Amino acid sequence: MHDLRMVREHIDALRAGMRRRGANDALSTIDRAAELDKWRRETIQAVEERKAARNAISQQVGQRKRGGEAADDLQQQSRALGEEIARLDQELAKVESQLSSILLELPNITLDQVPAGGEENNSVVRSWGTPREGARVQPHWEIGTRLGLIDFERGAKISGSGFIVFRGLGARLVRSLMNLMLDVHTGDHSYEEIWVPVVVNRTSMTGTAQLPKFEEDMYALKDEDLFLIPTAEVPLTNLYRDEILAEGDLPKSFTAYSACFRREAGAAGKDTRGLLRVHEFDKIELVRYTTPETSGEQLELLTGHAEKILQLLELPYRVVRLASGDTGFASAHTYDLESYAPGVGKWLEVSSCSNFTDFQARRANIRYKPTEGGKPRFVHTLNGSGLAFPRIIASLLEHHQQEDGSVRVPAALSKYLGAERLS
RNA sequence: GGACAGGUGGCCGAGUGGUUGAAGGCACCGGUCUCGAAAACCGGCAUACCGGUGAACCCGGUAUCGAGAGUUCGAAUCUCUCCCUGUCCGCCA
Repeated sequence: MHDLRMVREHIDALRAGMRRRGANDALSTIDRAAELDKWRRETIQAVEERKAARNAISQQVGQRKRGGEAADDLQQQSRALGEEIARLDQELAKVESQLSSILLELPNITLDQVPAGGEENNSVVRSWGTPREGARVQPHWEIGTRLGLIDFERGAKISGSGFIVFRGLGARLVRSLMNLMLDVHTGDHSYEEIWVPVVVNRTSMTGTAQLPKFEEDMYALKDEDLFLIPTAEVPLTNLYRDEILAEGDLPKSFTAYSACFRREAGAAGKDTRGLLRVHEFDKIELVRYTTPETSGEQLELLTGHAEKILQLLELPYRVVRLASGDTGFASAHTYDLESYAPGVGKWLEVSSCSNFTDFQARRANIRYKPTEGGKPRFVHTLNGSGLAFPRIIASLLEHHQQEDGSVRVPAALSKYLGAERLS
């Protein structure tokens, strides 16, 4: 969320930011916000003037009554003022709620190093490993089914398409990935491990900016105003909602495993086979809270932490800097990590690492008190997947597939899995 | 799910419908004292918004005592609804 002051004092920068994203529909709402803000300030002046008058009268009434005098005339005046105040306050409330909906639906402005334009302007900033030639590699759904690791049909029967049953060594593979990633992040990268609720309230969803704009993408509970999380980012970033941290406590870093739930409402018909796009999946998430001065370097650090997992899994990947128009709503700078899956012949997005600057912190009201004193400031929040399981499993099954149809398990993982080969 | 008891400033904790933004204490900041520190003493110490010249300082105003609505000239204080916390009971992995 942007500060209303952006609209008032830096409207050109705001407009430029929207244009760089290609969010041209936002330009007119910004103008609308500027008008509403002007009206709002005028009305505040009018209403506060009346409130001041009423307060003064009420004091006089009090004085008279204590002296045993009547004050009917003053009470009459005050009542009249009260009616005007009620009317103005009501209009004001309406305008302020319009203003806040506008602010809540404007995306973040991307940082300078993010190129303008859409997906076509994404750029690979580095890569690791060599993608394997895919001519003789089966897609993961065939391997997974053949080896008895994944039961797509029964998943669909129990829940619907896009819900996956892992079984036997496949189930153990999921558990192994969870343990490997959490151990690396808590041990080597010093994150605090958190276990989070996967059901959260509307305020939390609004804090991280899934709401109000993307409500149709969320699974919602029927009888209560609660949602299934699409990522552990939501509970982790809301951990310190409405709190003030000490600068000395920053950066704070958290990691959590969670199940994630996505309706994929806008993606019907895309990636329907296999593990590429599912409604429920597992993921390890990384979240960091930092000062504004350090969030840039902290994004590099966090991205490196996610990359480390891909290296341990011996999976070739590339790091892609997203162009402004492809960057998520709340993010100011995003790197996607893409792992190559030779069986399906695609680079799979297995992690998305973002610096949200103060965009989420302002919504969730997460601040810190500077060491040198002064008013609390908003923290910067960052997060990244470290990593998402289904596409990693797809990549593992395809990239490490052997001539004999079995799958080699990388050393870092076999320790957890208790097997060096899936066959 | 039922029955009680509560929700006040960074924390603890007073508060009779009328200078209560809110006593007192703790914490914190500045000062006196001290070789230095502690103790003691003195002083300061909420936030947001609107306005006053652009920034700073400052000044004026408005709002905020879990949230919202109501009663009243006037609400932390009275009424209603909701949320949360605690205790007990029931149910349950």
